[in-house]
Amino acid sequence: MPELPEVENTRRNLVRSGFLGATITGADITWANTVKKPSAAELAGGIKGRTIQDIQRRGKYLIFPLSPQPSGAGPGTFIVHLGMTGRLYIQPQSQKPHPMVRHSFPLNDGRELRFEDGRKFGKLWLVDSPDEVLPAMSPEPFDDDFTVETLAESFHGRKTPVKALLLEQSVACGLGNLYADESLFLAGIHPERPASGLSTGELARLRQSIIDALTAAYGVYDRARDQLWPNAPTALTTWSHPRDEKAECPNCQTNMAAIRVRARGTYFCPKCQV
DNA sequence: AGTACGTCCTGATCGC
DNA sequence: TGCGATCAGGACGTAC
Repeated sequence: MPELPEVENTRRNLVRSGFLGATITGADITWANTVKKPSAAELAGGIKGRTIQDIQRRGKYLIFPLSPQPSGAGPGTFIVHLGMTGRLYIQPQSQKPHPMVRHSFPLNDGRELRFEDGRKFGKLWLVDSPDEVLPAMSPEPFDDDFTVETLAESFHGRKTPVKALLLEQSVACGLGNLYADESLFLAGIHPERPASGLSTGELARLRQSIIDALTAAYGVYDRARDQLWPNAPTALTTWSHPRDEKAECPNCQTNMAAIRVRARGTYFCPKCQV
């Protein structure tokens, strides 16, 4: 599932594709429920003729500032959330689309922006400003203002399992199920610990582990991109999610435990994570 | 306010 | 071999 590193990787791949400055010449929306604002028909009409001016990311959201429409509509913002299975990429219009491509946006250079989304959990918006769409989110984990104090404030008085809290974008934006587990593994913290029970020292470790887990993923994606790695993964295998039936903790060789926290698959080392 | 659960989706996998 | 049942989860809505 796309989390912060995957969304950022998508952004960088789009930048590398030379997509900036292209003009969108149409829209083929085959699953209207994906379009959250305005209607699918309004989005299709409103995006036509606009030029992509930039590609930004906030949390797991991809943000495309657009030029004004020649017909008169003012500047707009195209926003995409990849959901669980969403992928966004550029391909030649002549290339046969993957069967799970739900929407395509032809460009004036013979190529096409394609949104592939098997489970249809992705979301699209076309609005004046990102403020209309983006929920309250924590500082970006790589920014200086993602501090222990900020984290402590979010955790204060919350008895909910720390794993569940890490999935809230207002607490640690960009984390999803995989990197939440990975962060807790690196920090040596049990996923079911009540959040408010963590010590300041544990919060400091957790903050650094979040950054470390995301940094490691960035490295893999950057190397894949730089080397044009043909089989670059779309999601990472990590220490905590080895996807191996007989997984052992890489630190102590204890068998990793699989439980469910808030109906989410959760993996951890019962010996190292306390 | 904090907490917990249901909902949307369908490809992949499982069990009989 | 086939086919129905189950699983997976990001973010939001709803209920207590």
